[in-house]
Amino acid sequence: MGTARSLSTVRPVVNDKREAILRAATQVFARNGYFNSKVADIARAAGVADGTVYLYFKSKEEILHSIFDAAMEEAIHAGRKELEAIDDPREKLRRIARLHLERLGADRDLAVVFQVELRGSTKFMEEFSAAGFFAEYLGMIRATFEEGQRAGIFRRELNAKLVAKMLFGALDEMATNWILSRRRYKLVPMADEVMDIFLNGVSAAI
Amino acid sequence: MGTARSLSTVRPVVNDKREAILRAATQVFARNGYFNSKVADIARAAGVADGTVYLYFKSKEEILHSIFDAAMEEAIHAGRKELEAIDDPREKLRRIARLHLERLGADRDLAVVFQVELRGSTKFMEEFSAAGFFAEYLGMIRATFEEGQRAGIFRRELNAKLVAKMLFGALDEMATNWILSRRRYKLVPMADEVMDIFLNGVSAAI
DNA sequence: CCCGACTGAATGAATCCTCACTCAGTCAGC
DNA sequence: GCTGACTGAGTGAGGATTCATTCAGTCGGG
Repeated sequence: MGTARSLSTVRPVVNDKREAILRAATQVFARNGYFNSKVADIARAAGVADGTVYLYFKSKEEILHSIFDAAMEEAIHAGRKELEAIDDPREKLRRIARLHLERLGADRDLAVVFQVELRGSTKFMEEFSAAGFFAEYLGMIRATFEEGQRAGIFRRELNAKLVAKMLFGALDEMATNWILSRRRYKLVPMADEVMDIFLNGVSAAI
Repeated sequence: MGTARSLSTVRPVVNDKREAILRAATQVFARNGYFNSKVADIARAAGVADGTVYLYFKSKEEILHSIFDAAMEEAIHAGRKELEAIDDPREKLRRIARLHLERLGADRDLAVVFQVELRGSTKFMEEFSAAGFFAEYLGMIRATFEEGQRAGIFRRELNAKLVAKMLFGALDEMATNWILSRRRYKLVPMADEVMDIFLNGVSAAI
């Protein structure tokens, strides 16, 4: 009812329903886990009929993929842009760490899907790891670290790939622990604590 | 019925079948993921009929729990014993890291279950995280670190809990990455590389 | 303006397949 | 022959997906 401007009602910005379904699915997956979530639950949460879900997504699995793809694409894009402005590799890594935890800390449901639900199958892990988003992220950390090695800021004898994994793992664990914890603390400040130790560990002697 | 005599006869003395089922389940879960694994698959892999599985386990879920419990119990037990012999907190942490990766590196299927399948549901994560094994493990790292802080070996201003999570996260990521990687490299040596960086990061200035 | 034909997004009951789990039997050992 | 470990076909529930139907909205012609 109401003030429908027909210009926008023909194509409700396409996203309307699709977005609603994605958001609902994130919530439902986060609460019940992917395998225990019924498509009907998602539909109800989105205020939509069961069948409507299938007008926007081929299958339940595609919904999960879409959640991941959308969030990851945006994060990497935003990340790259922020980093352009920074020169010092140390500062870049600090920024990466903060962005990492900021993103996850900003949307608990999305964080749960990322930290828990997406890990629940080797198949998916392999897909998404191979598919590249994850590799791309690790590569970004690694490249930044190598930059710092070339500049003599970081110890040259360290294996950059291992270092990147290590940093990622540390941040990842902060996020996972934060999700599982009952106590509500701030996630973001931990980025700086982690980076303090990390940078101290990898920096070349002066 | 439960007469005194039958201490060990409730279950066959040497529990061949039970072990076989657990081993088979580990393999099947690792290959297909928990939710995509059929009990029938497990039975077949164990060389046993479907029904037999239910003579030893109450449900499919109980199988997963049993895999986790058995492996974790043994690991913690063995770990504690090894550590008793060591004094230097640094050395203790190094040993923990090595043990961590040795265990996972020794049985790829078990590692997959640990790194991937057990993470696949918040419910389980919370259970097992709360249930304590995981908390106990983190606590062990933390206590060792605090010991080092008291001894003046490690920087006193660091938050021991965060440090423990960080180390765990780093090791965890080494393991996960190793599992997902196609390339077959040795997992254990990474423990020392990680510890080099880590210890360098947390040690007090001399 | 209003009408009737038309469109296609949305619906949700019905379908249909997939398993986890059960239980009536079989069989081996004593 | 009895016991109890073992079997595996069968069952029933659950839940992803489908599709016949509805109906709000659009549009051209009068």
